[in-house]
Amino acid sequence: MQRAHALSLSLEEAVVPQLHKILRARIVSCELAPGQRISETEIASTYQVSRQPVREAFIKLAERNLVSIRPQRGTYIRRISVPDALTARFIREAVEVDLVRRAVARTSAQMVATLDAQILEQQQAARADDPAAFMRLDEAFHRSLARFADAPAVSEYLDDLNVPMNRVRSISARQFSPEKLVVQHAAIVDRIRHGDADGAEAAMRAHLQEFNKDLPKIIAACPDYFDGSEALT
Amino acid sequence: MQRAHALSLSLEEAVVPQLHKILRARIVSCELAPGQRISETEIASTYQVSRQPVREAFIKLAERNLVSIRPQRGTYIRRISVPDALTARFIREAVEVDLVRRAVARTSAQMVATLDAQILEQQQAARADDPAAFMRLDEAFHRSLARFADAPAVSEYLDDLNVPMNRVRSISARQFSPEKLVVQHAAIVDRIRHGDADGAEAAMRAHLQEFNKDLPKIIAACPDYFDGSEALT
DNA sequence: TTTACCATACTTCCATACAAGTTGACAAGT
DNA sequence: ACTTGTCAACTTGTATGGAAGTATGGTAAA
Repeated sequence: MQRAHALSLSLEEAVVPQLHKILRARIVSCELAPGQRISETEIASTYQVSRQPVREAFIKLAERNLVSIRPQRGTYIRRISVPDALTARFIREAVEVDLVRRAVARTSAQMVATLDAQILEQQQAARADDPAAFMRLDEAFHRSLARFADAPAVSEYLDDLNVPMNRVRSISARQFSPEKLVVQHAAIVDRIRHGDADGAEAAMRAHLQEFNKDLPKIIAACPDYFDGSEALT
Repeated sequence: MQRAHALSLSLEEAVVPQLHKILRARIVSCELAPGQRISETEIASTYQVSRQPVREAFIKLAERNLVSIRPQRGTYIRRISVPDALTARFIREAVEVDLVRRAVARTSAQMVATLDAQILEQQQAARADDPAAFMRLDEAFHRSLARFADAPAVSEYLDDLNVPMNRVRSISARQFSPEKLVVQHAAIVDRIRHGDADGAEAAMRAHLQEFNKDLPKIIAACPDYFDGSEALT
């Protein structure tokens, strides 16, 4: 082993998981641009490791459709598949509607108080214009809903599902104000507070369908980051 | 390259995808038993390839939670995680309920006729006691619903999700008669026929909740195939 | 008989070498 | 100007050797 001055890679732990995590983050945040080519040797020399662990990290990324390995040609950051993003949103809507209805059925003062507090934090992050913090809070909010619906493990599945949506949102983070999303979250909590399951469902659907409205604008802004955008007809 | 008499491996195509597919099928069908240990060298010699492609196939399987790679210890076929199976079922219920309501909203004579025909096929497979054929038809049925709900891509996501459930079902295939499932499918189609969205939702939920009733029996029959079965409390 | 220890035979992880295919530049011929 | 062939510099795929850690079984001591 001769990784002299590795770039933020621990020599203690296994290399592959570290690389996987780093590259995944760089892809989701679009620091590595969709369509961009990356090669095993290039990444290997960047992090001062051999090709093999890089290759294995690539395989894991390919398994989740984040890169496309084309033998003898190269490895490319996958463009965001519009059909995939739409499908993910669809599934997420179905699941989150079920979750929020279950939350209403289990409503409690403590639940409402927790959610109210989260809304407050979101308002602050939105006013402070801190998109990264807001994204974290947004995820925490939906995770809380799953917990209050007595199905906490569901949010982990949703995390996987959200990858294509999150890629879109990292692009749009500075194009759209999160204020609107906070209002929508507040509307959902309000319906929960009143024990109004149908209203909560409607608010949740409206919230998630916002994505469909924003997506065309983002595609128009940077069309070469996307694939299959004709599916928007 | 010196794979002398490879075991059903083409020398033309890349080895890794072939191995991945073969091993995946052997795991889902429980031919490779949960908990069983497999090693790179063992599989490599079986298929007359070197260790590296086997290792890379293992990585892909590990990414989908089908095997567990424990460094310096060995690689094991993952036991079926009961919490994961329950979560998958939960999500599937939420999504399929949404799908069936959408199907009702789009109901047509042609749709009902197609579904009726599928029910008939299922009855025949059930009477013929052909579990493999029945599983195919069952999947086709749910895929048709997605198509009629105008969201065909959703069923591909569900396929991934269904892996843990399908592993359970390969075990139980000969323990439970599929007749009951056909009746439930027929009930769903019947509600669609009458344009009864609430009834269709109820029938679908009842159908999928059947899994929760069967699961404890299957766990009791072969407990060492499962993990986290205390989550059933 | 039981327990502690140690050698040995495993396992996966990583580095390296080579094989095989793709791409692009560039020169020769039409 | 255009086509075509060749070659060099890439790419990923596979094979193999060694490093580091773990399980196992035997042996010796209590």
